[in-house]
Amino acid sequence: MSSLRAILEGPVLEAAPALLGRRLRSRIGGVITEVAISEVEAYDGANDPASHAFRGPTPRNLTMFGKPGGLYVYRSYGIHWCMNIVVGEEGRAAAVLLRGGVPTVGAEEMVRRRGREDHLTDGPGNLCQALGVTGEHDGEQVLGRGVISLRKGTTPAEIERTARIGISKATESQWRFVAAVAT
DNA sequence: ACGAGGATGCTCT
DNA sequence: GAGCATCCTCGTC
Repeated sequence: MSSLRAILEGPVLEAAPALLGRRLRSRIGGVITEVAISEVEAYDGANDPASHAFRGPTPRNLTMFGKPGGLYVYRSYGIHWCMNIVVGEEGRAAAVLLRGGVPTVGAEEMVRRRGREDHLTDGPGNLCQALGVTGEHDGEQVLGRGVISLRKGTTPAEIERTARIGISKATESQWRFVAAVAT
């Protein structure tokens, strides 16, 4: 079993499925919430027309060009926040979009933040809201014990691979990975 | 269960 | 000015 750091330093198509089952924890305002990651997508920088980094660095996507383990948070449709974990060598701008999880710690707080009791952490926007992740966390480092931290978990038995959701370019690439994960 | 449509504001052309 | 890596509500089946 590779270390989290080794996974994040490797190829994005290997890192994405390897993140399934691992935990993502936030500690915001002293409150801890955590999920087991169940749904991700790979984006491969300049090699991927669907990536925000396809046309090179801009103020928005700058975090993607940094070190692996960086948290790239962007605003989606003017309303929601979505987060990625930067993967691969610095400057490549590959990243894994976190699209869903299963609550493991702090479900009550997630209910409060979401304003409802169901669909707490399914979908990238909902996941960020449940964990309290916003644009101010863009650039945080998830390797280590910061505000947002990636942790070990249980490797899922089976992983489903499909096309990515909600994109109009590179729709043929099967770069979405989904699994039933243990809590 | 599933699909259509609107909200909403930033980013880049 | 167009186009979003989305989500919710309400309609229909």
